Amino acid sequence: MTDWLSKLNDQQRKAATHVEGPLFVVAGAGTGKTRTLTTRVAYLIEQAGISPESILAVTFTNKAAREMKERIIDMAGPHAVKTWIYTFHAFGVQVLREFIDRLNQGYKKNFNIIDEDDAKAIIRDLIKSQNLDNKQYKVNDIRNKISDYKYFKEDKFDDYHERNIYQLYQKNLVENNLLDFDDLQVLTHELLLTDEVTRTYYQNKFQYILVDEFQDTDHIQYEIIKLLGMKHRNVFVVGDPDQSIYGFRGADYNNANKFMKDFGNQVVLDLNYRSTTHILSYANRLIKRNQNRPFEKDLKSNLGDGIEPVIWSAQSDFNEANMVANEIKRLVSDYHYNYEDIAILYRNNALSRTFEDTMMKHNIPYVMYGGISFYQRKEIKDVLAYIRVLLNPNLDFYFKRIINVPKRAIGPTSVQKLEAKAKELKISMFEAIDHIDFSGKAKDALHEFKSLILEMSDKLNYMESLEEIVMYVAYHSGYIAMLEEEKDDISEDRIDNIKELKSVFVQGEQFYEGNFVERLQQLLDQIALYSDLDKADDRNAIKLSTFHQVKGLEFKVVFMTVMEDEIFPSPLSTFDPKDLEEERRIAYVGVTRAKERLYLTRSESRLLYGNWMNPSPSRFLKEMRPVQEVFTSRKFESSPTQKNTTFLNAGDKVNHIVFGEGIVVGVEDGIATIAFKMPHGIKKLLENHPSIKKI
DNA sequence: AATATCAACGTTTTT
DNA sequence: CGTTGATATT
Repeated sequence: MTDWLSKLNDQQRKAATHVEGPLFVVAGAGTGKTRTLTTRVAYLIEQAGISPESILAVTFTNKAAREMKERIIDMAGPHAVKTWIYTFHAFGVQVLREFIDRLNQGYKKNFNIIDEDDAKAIIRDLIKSQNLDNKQYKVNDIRNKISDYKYFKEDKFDDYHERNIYQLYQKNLVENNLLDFDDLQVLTHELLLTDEVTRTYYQNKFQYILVDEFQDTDHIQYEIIKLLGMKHRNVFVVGDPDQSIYGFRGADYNNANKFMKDFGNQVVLDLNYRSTTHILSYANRLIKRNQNRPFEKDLKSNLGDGIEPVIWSAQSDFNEANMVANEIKRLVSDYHYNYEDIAILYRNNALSRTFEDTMMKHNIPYVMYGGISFYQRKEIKDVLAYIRVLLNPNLDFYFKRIINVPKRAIGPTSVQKLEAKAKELKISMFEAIDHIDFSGKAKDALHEFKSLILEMSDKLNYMESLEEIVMYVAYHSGYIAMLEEEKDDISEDRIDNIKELKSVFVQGEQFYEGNFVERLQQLLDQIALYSDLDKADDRNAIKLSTFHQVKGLEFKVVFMTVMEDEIFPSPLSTFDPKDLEEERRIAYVGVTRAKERLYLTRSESRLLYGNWMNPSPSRFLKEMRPVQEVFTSRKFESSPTQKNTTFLNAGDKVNHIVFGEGIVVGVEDGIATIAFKMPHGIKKLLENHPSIKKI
């Protein structure tokens, strides 16, 4: 029973056996934070006799939530399944499904959840329907402003039209009973804050609250935790402010300070079980440069000195990738490494290309993280839209998506007419089919479509298991036939994806309880929140990934590539020391992924956006290296290859009349490439243009 | 409604 | 340089 306690070190055990009162566990990279957190849940259930349903554990990813649940059940037994273990968003769904009508904002408990692509699609349609110039009114811009407004109460709308789009967007969501990802947090918070019934219910229910990856919480998530925990005050959070790399999305590592003020009590885990001393010394030296650290700590290793990390320079981006590939082959053939032990990491996805091509050429098996995720795929969203419509044909949002997929001769004009009619009679588009006042082909097609929906919907009502749904819908709607007709490689993949979706439903059958519709609804909720299919990645292949996407993972061998000042730190981050510190944390996360070998590579020239650049080495390299001089000279000298024959040089700071402050990324043939602050971004300008002043 | 052509753009993204 | 999204063309 206490077997799992004996596997912890003293620091960890102290945290895991902490029962009453708050605790902040400052857990450095590789110090066993998740193990500590799960062990504490098991301890609460097994030793302290707390009932699982009064424990809430919150994480950020579905994967983390699932793994945590499995481990807790392993340790504490099957009844631990009742523990509330959710992502912040999935927790919001639980609360809102129960109480959202108490907000009196028009939402009903059977809301559906839309993802970012859906939200953008709605905004795109609104821009079009308002006859606005899509060059001036950009979907992504407006999406961000809407989010800022909803989530941070910051009004960044430029004019009446933008504000109007926000209002129409919000109206659209409420009318269709849809929630976007922001709503799942904002409304949960609002409910807990303003509605006493909801608040007391959950405050009483959750005697113990645990939060994983606390450094990634944003202000609303913090407030949710605070509201939930203020009664019993048994709030236990685990995190590492030094690994906070999602500040750009609102994560605020200063929640650590808020927690200490509101709750107090901390313990530090700094014994690292992952990396060798040499690797940790790189990490420690680097992160020391950050001024803003709620908790200072040095990670200590018990794995010995190990192998000194290396810094390699290549002549070109192509050479850099080749160098990495050759080293990977050497590690696999001459040492004990498998491909799966190795990761190539870079700052942004655009950099993956060279590496991907090179790995292919060298016949090195690889998997790439990132790209379009499973549930974002068109065919998956289409099939899911069908299923939602079959459950409730009045969901206009999903109805519109499938009305002419596959083609049924119901073109945009007919859809518009139908939509107008529905609006006029205040009914759904589906119901409006019976009231249309136009004739001909379109009318017949619409009625035919209606019969099809009714027929399929009827069939769905007689189903007993989730297993049958996907293929029934995919075939009966004509979707598969449409794909088969296309007959190219892509459509074959799409059919495979639909089959994969079927297996998701088959798996779902084991997880969910209740009658058929209830189980189906739970599965659809889960899917709405899942970004990716987590297929077991057991292929023996190296990983290509951004730094962000490997947080929480570890590899025996890590290549941190493109360590160049024009890329990493990103030039856009060098204006604000706060942004630069976040870049440094990203690098810190990279270094601390490595268990045995760390390679830091860069190139002296690189083709970027069609221009040749001569990037200087990343300042982080100097900061990491065990050389004393680094600490005396903070300013980075410009690259020696740069001659002062031009007006501007890479690294110069400039001021532009329109774009404001910027930093020169490169100069060629009198054209300077300059990175300006958002929203201007990277511009190419004549270097001696009078609008630019060197500062 | 499918295809061609052109201009714009270009961090990171757990949900 | 490549990709993407919005137009123009049959």
